[in-house]
Amino acid sequence: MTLSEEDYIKSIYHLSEFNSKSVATNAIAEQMKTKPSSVTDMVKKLSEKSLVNYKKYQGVSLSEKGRLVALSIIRKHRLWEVFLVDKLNFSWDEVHVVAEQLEHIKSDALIDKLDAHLGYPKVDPHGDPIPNKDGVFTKSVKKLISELPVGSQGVCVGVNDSSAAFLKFLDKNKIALGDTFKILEREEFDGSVTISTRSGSINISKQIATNLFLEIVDEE
Amino acid sequence: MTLSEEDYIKSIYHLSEFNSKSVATNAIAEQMKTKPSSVTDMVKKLSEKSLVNYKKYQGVSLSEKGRLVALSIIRKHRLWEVFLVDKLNFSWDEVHVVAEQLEHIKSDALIDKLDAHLGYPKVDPHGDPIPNKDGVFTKSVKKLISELPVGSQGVCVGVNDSSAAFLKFLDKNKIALGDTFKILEREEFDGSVTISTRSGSINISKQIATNLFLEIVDEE
DNA sequence: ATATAATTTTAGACAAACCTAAAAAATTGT
DNA sequence: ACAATTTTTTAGGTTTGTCTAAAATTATAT
Repeated sequence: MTLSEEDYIKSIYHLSEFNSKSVATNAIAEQMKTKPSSVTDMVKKLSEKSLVNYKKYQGVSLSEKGRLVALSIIRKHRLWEVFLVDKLNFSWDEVHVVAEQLEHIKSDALIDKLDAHLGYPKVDPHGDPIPNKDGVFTKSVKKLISELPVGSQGVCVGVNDSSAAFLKFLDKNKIALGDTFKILEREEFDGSVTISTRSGSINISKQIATNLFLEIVDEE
Repeated sequence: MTLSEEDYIKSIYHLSEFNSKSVATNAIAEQMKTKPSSVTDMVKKLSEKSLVNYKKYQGVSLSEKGRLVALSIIRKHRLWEVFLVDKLNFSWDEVHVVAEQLEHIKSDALIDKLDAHLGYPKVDPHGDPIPNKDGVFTKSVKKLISELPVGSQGVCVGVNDSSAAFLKFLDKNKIALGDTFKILEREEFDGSVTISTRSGSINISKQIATNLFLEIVDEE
C-alpha cells in the first residue's frame, strides 16, 4: 500500500464512521485537500484492489478488507500518540501532526513492541479507543462525570465550560485532558464526587462533575 | 526534501565517508539499487539545490549544505536505533530496516524529545557515533580492550574470535554487542582487565581482552 | 597511440498522483 | 416535469522518479 492509498482509506473510514452510508467524492476531496477528479482516480484504483465498494456516481464505502486496513492505520496512529504524550512529554494537542507521519511506518514487530512498551493502552490521549491487532476495539462513550456510576473509569477528553476560571481550577487540581480518572465515591446529599487522579484522589463538586467529559473504557 | 532525495544524500555520504573523494555514478546506482541513468537525473536535481558538487562525468560529492543534511538524517537514524534497542527490546541486528523508515519522519521537536528521553546517547547500538543537532560528532575509534588505557569507556561492537566457546563465555558473563563498558583496572603481571558492566564489574583475562572491540566514546 | 571496454549521460517512455476544463449524470426547485 | 444547479466523471496534461536504449565521454591495455 502506498502512503497516498493509506491516507484515502483512512479518510473514507473517518467520513463513514458515524453515518455509515457511502461517502461522496466531494467530501473526500475536501478532507484530503485535493480535487474531486483526483479522488475519482484513486477510488477506481482502490476499487480494483477490493479495498472499497464503488459504483460510478454512487459514492464509495470501505470493503471489509479496507475497513481492516483503516483500523490498522488508526491503531498505529493512536499508539504513537500515546507514546508521544506518555514517553516524550508532548502535550496532547501537539501529537496529531507527528502521528500522521508515524502511522505509515511499516513493521508489525515495531507496533507489537510499542504496544507492550506502553502497557497495552486502550485509548489514545484524546480518549479515542485503540483497535487491537484484529481491528477490534471497545466502542467508548463520552459522558459527563455527573452521569456516570461509581466505579467507572475513563480518560478526560473535554469540558463543557471552557471559562478561564474553570480551566484554572482544573490546572490547580492537576486535572488535564488526557488524564485517566476513576470515580471512587459519590455523596448523595450534594452530588459531589471523589475521583482518583495520578496524584492521589480529590473531591469535586457537582458543578465541576457536570462540566467534565470522560471517555469511558470499562464500566464496572 | 523528498524521501528519495534524502536517500540519495545519505548514500553519497556513506560512499564518501572514508575515501572522501568524489563518488561514481555507478557506485551510487549499485547502493541505491537503481540504474545509473536515474542517478544522473537525481544528481542534477541535487546539484541545482546546491546539495552536491557535480560536473558531468566527474563524479559527485556533498556540499557543506548536503553534508549537514546527511548528518541530520544519520542523527535521526541512530537515535531511533537506540530507541528500538533500549526501549522496545529489539536486538541490535534487527533495527536497521525499521530505522530506515523512521529516519525520514520530519519533526525537530520529536528528535529533541527523543534524544532527551534516551538520555542523550553518544553512540548507536552498533557503536557508531550520533551527531548532535549541528552535525558535530566525536569520531570514535574501534579498539581492542587490551589496547586501551584504564578509564576508557566504549560500546562493545565486535569480536575477533567468533568461536562458539568464546560467544558462550560472553553470554555467561552477560556481555553482549551494544553494551557499554568502562575499563576500571589492569593487572600488570597477567594483563587481565576489570571492566564495569550493567550487572556490576567483572575481571577478564588478557586473552579475552584481545578479542573484544570497543567503540570509544570518551578517553580519559 | 589508439582500439576496446567501461562508465556516464541523453533521449524518450512509463506509472503514480495530481491538476484543469469539459462532458455526463444526478439532484433540486418550482 | 423539466430546467437549472450541483456532483461526478472523463479527457488530456504535469511532475517526480524510474526505466531502456543509444550516444558521448573517459579509462584501459597492448
